[in-house]
Amino acid sequence: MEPTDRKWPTIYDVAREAGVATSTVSRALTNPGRVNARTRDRVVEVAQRLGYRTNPLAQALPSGRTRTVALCVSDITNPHFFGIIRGAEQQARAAGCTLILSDTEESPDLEAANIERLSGSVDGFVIAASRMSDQQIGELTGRHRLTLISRQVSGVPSTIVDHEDGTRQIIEHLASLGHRSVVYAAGPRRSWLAAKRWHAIRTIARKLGLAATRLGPFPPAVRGGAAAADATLGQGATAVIAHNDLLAIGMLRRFSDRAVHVPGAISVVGYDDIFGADFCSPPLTTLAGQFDEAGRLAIDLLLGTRDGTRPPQAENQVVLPSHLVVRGSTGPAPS
Amino acid sequence: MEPTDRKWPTIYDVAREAGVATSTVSRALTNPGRVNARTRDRVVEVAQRLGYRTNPLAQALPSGRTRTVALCVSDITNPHFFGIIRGAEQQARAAGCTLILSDTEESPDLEAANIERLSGSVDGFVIAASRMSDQQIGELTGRHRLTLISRQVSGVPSTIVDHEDGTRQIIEHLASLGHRSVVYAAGPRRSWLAAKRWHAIRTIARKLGLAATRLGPFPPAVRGGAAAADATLGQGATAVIAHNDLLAIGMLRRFSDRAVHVPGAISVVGYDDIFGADFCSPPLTTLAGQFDEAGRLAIDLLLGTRDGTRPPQAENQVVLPSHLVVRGSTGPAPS
DNA sequence: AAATCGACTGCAAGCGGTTGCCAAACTTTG
DNA sequence: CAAAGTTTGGCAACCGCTTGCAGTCGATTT
Repeated sequence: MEPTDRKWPTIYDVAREAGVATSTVSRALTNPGRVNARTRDRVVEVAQRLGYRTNPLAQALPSGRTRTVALCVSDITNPHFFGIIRGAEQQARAAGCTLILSDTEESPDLEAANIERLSGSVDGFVIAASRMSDQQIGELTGRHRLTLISRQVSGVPSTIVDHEDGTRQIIEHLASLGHRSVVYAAGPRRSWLAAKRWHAIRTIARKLGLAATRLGPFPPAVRGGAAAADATLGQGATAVIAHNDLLAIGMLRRFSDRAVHVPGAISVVGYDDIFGADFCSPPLTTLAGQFDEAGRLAIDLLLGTRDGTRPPQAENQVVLPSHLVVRGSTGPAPS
Repeated sequence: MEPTDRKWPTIYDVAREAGVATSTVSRALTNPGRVNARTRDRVVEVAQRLGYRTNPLAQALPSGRTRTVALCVSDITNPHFFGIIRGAEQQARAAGCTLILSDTEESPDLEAANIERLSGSVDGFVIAASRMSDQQIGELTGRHRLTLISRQVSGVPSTIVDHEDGTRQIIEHLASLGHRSVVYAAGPRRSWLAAKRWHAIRTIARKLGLAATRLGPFPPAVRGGAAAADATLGQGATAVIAHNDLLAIGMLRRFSDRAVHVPGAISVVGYDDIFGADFCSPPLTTLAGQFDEAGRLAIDLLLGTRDGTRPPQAENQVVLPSHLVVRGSTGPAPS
């Protein structure tokens, strides 16, 4: 006796039992204003009694609305995405939608392939930290409904945490501690964020009269930290901004292994304020943002369910505030 | 011009273009042996040229097979689940299936509601660390196909990491360091694992001649650590086994805040070896298991795609090995 | 009282595939 | 060369729900 063999009642069963046509059942359940109140009550009562559940597939087939959205993340093991995933899941559920999760493993091709594969099963895509090129994304926009997180492409809705202003906060913080130069341990070549962050760092450092050097790229993971740390030491730098917290944590470990004192000899800053940033040693100074909110908003943008309390933004490109969390990994520049 | 307005070609388009019936197209694409090779090639070529993509909804409707599975986790922000999620996602994709993610936020009711809501859209459920009662799960089994992770219920397929043997490793380790008693900082009252772990701890401790005390329950999260740490100190214990690494890390922080030296004054052990267990301070001694493998296997069990290289187990209840990772948070008992 | 108008509800045609059954075409066999 | 057996491919009936169109019937208007 297989569980799946058991047949669920359909609107035909309900219709027969209630003595009406299936169309009436359908309308009573989805479009209540369209049928007489008494009829509706009877239909609802019968449906209830029979344990009727509308079949989402059959519902989606004629209408084309699957009430399902896909969330694509570039690396599911990166804690940075937790907040995004949770926020998206919550908001999707609140909107009566189901969330499909797709791990694209840092590969633009897998990303595109997954989207292709899932189109048809979903109403749209939220793509977090896409590794695809602007052009690829542009082409996709013509065929699918999509929203970006941590990425901006002209004409595509997106939510992003304010990394420009955040970078300013980071560099002002380092400058105020007396650092005269910064190193950026860069993320993947494909990463749009890495490019933007480097650009922001260079611009703002110049404005504040600091020198800026870029090293890398390094894999944005803990294991990338050793090489990044060694390269940084090779520069004789006093402060390093890591592409993200994973890399920063990896660097902290390497510095510790090499008996380089943080922040005494070198200050380290990360981005994202991920799980663990507060209890690594020393605790990491990092740029925090509301990523769960980014996930929620991205779903809203996708579904067009954004509440009216937020001011609309140009091109639906939302920028969320960021703030620097200063912890033990940054300190005065060595003299 | 909405992206979704663009119509995808259907088998009707392909059939017309190739000069065959839709049934032939369908067979050529899904049941290649059933049509002539030449016809098949032509159909495939036309489908290719038109950019035909089979509509998964339409395909699922008659067959009832959605090629989609749901993964329910009790708390999506708990890094413990990362491995499970990633493993499940990989295996599902390998089996040509799509993964739906459902966060049940530690609530048995939300868990049941989500399952009810998703039934009809999925072929089955993988439920990780279910908070439901054995009875609830038993009832569900009658209606849905499901597989459990980190939970055993008679008659339901499951994968679990060997916590009994793992607990033995933990207690032998503590005993070998000279500890004469252990405290268990328990997880949620609803947690099946918490009950099992306590049972294992008590049994094994008795066998080795150690005293065992249970404290709690505490929320299995970092924030639960402060209360757990304080309660443990109140017991004058020299070793504490936390319900999971999150709790353990929270305890480490509290001990640090209260200037209680770990492992000098007290040793701390966790379960799961989550992200962060290796870089908290001191690094955490914890029981590691292959949770990604648990996720993969659960999907296999669910879909019936388990490869034959593994020996079948009674009732399809797979137990994966665990091993203790000794780090800095455990040391000799204070004299 | 006849004509007009709404409010309900039913009919039936899809949505895009799958599949049992059957007939035509082709092969093999005696 | 006819009979029997195999392929091959088309017809049509679903899967369960939505929705445009039209018919029914009591209520309102003139």
